[in-house]
Amino acid sequence: MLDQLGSINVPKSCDVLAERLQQQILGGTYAPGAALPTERELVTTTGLGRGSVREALRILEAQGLVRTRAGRYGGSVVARPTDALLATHINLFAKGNSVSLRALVEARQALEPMVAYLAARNRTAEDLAALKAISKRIDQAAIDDVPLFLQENVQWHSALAAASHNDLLRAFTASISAQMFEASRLDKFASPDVRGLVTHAHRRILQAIEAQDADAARSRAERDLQAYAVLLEAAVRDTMKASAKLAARKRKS
Amino acid sequence: MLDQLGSINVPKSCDVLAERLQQQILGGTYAPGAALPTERELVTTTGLGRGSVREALRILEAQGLVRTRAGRYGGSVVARPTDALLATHINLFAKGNSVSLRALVEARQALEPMVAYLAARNRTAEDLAALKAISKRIDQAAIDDVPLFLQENVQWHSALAAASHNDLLRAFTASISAQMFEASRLDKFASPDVRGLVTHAHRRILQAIEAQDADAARSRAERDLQAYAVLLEAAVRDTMKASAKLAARKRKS
DNA sequence: CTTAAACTATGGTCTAACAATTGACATATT
DNA sequence: AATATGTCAATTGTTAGACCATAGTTTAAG
Repeated sequence: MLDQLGSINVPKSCDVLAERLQQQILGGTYAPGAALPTERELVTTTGLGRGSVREALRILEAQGLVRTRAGRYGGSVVARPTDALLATHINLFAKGNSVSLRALVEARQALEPMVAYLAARNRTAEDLAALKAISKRIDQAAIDDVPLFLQENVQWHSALAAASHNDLLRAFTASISAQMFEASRLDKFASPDVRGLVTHAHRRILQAIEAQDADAARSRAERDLQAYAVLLEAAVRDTMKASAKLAARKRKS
Repeated sequence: MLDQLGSINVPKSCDVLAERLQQQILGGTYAPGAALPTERELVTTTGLGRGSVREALRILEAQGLVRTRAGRYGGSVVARPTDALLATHINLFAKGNSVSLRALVEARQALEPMVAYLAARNRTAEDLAALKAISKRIDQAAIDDVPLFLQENVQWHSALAAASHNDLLRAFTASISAQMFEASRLDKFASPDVRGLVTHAHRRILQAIEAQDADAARSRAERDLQAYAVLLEAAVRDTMKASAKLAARKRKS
């Protein structure tokens, strides 16, 4: 007979419903902002129990496709996945797979030059003004307020990504910037030298963006990140050495 | 009085539980592969109802942090978010936000040169063998089997990303390749010219990777993608023109 | 030893009920 | 008339209980 039947997988009802609703949402049956049927309507139309319907809605919520509110005139409405949500998923992937700091830096080295290139080409006057304002705050904070400096640094990179007017690159870089922010806080990697390097690089990139010189913006971002990567590697080496020394001292006592 | 009270948000119990379990998983309380408590145990320890517990588990499942199986000795075990899952989330973000094909191409232009660079630097003998095997199949398919050609092309880019030994870049490029595969199927953008260009570019990049010449691999990937982007833009222009013509004819009749 | 049947802990699903939320509307108060 | 307050109703939030389906384990049969 037909032994060509691979292992058969019975899907859960909530997964089936979630997938079908997902297709309808992406297919345009429900536009962003439109209301999905109420839970009890879905119960009657699908024949499923309310628990399964709710589990399906939790899945869609985790995917950022719906937003559910309680109360009269509440319910589930179609939403667009936000940058922040994609960032958390990228973050979970990185943490769950123990992605190294080196890998993060490499990803940033890949993305940021293109972001700078596009920002120079596509920026609006508002983008430029925002970048200048943040640069000013960074220069201030670089002098003495290291936490603020790091925080504003994330803002700068976000603003740069926004100026590129590429939604995907914007979301990617936002996630990576946030993760490197965490890492730099833990490794306290923000010496005066590094701060000086960063502010200088920002100034030069910003000039290219103001002049809408895309190639210059790209190459400056490349060089900046190359230097940054070298510095970071040195810092990590130092940290390793220090912890090794600490371990040695521990063994002695 | 204190008017400094922002809008207060009461979280759902399932969200609270999901977040706490997520922290425990990422914090190492439950290692990958370890079993979470059973649903009924979670019910007793948390004081929540089983429905809420299950909704929390569906959220964690959507995040790729757990995998749930039925049956005796079943239950939820801790998992690592897979490339495929991150790809679907990136896909949802792109589709939900109507990310343009141009933006996808730009993202690929940003990522692929770095991937090629790292692949040349970090490849193993196995990586190289896999790439060669796929290249051979692509060359075969390029002659007459366009669908297979496109499919194997995705494989090639996946293998290249794997050779880079950077998990994050691997996941990013896998997602983007898959989405461009869809797009190229719909826009039937795979003329003999393009196929020739692609196979030629693969050959040159592969040579650089074999020689472990990272800089050459990067610059060749850059040039390849630049040419590809130009061709794609021309194809899109043609499609636009064609559909405009079609619309004009429709108006006449 | 091999095979099949019974066992059992677990997730999967449904029904039912009630609580909490929230916006609209009606009413009362100034 | 304007504003505050109360009431209502539809919807999600949450729990409880029951039963089914699944899948390893264990036992019994051959």
